[in-house]
Amino acid sequence: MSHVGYGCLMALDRDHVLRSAAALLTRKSTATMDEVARAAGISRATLHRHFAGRDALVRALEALGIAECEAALDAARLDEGSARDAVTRLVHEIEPAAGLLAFLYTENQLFEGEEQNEGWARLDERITALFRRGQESGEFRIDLTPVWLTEALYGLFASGAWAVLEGRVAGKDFQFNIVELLLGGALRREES
Amino acid sequence: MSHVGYGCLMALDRDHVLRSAAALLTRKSTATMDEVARAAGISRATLHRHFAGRDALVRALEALGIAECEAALDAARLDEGSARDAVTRLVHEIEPAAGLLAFLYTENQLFEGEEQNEGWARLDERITALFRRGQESGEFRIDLTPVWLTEALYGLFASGAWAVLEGRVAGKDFQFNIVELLLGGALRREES
DNA sequence: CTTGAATGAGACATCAATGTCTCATGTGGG
DNA sequence: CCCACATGAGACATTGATGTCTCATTCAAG
Repeated sequence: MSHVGYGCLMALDRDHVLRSAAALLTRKSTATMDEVARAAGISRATLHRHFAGRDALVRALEALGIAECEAALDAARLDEGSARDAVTRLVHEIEPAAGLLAFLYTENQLFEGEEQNEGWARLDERITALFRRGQESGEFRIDLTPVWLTEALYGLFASGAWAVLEGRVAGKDFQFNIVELLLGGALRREES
Repeated sequence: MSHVGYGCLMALDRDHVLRSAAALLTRKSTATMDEVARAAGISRATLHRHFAGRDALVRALEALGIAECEAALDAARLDEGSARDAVTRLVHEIEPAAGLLAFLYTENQLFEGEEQNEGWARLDERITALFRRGQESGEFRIDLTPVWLTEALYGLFASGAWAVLEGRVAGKDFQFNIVELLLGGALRREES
């Protein structure tokens, strides 16, 4: 009775499949189930044994993306230290998931139905709270709303991930580029 | 013989169809040809008389987006005055096309084949040159590459357009939000 | 009125992706 | 060795979108 239900390898495989699918769909969001299976090194039949269908796969990717984001927010300790440093830690922690985030960000199919994962709202709330904290502490300007700053951060994640993917910018500059642009902007500082 | 080939109304209709399709596909990028036709107030048969197929429609949208962007760049007179003001004019001029741009930005199908419209390279070059000019004039910081600033601007266009579409930010703040974040960043200025 | 063009509605075949099924294979544990 | 299970390969039907066709209708110009 050591093999009740799913064996111990399936859990590992499932995660591997999920990450392969994330990597592939980030580059080609219209990839076939067959292509996803090949990218993971398994057959289409096995892929269907893990995920009932394409919809289930996308939902699982959504859950993975949300989970990784929440883990990143936890690791970044958003309510410690200056808001500026917290944003820096946030971008650093979330970088490994940026590609997956960019894919999910463009799957507007996920947000049009009645059934949308409440995880996004939780993430939005936490990030928005960080920007609000920065405004209240006097670090951030108050003429840009926390909601917009959050949306802008998502957009910069997506463009940053794609720019790295296409080789337009170096991967090692990902965090620096996003943090510096989001916080400091393109203008030269007059102060030293 | 006044009606040789296509009548005079088809040109107007074609443009109207194109803009309806842009508006719809911005919200739902997987919309059916039938949905696109309904959104334009015409039948699927007529839609096919304008555009041979979905691929042709997307290509036409791509051409429209590029044309509108180039017109916006012309109108913004990127090489006049300060680079900062030029960026402001650029965002202002490109705002009406932001939704279409956001849609095309996520159609990675357009960029994976050998045949990619060279219009994008022209646009990239002109915007990149603007940021480079700002750096050389001392207005912009030099530790963020012009290429990244261009990519970031695209990302901010997309997130700005979607945020307005979903009602998360007010449409009247579109230009202000993007320009202020891109140029000034989220940090409060010490100077002044 | 007459005519030609554009259109809308719908029928139809096609095609690609999907979902489901069976069966042979291999593999690891008992 | 034997067996249970996961897998790969492939066949098959289904589904939804697509592309093409016909035909009746409308509409405007002559």
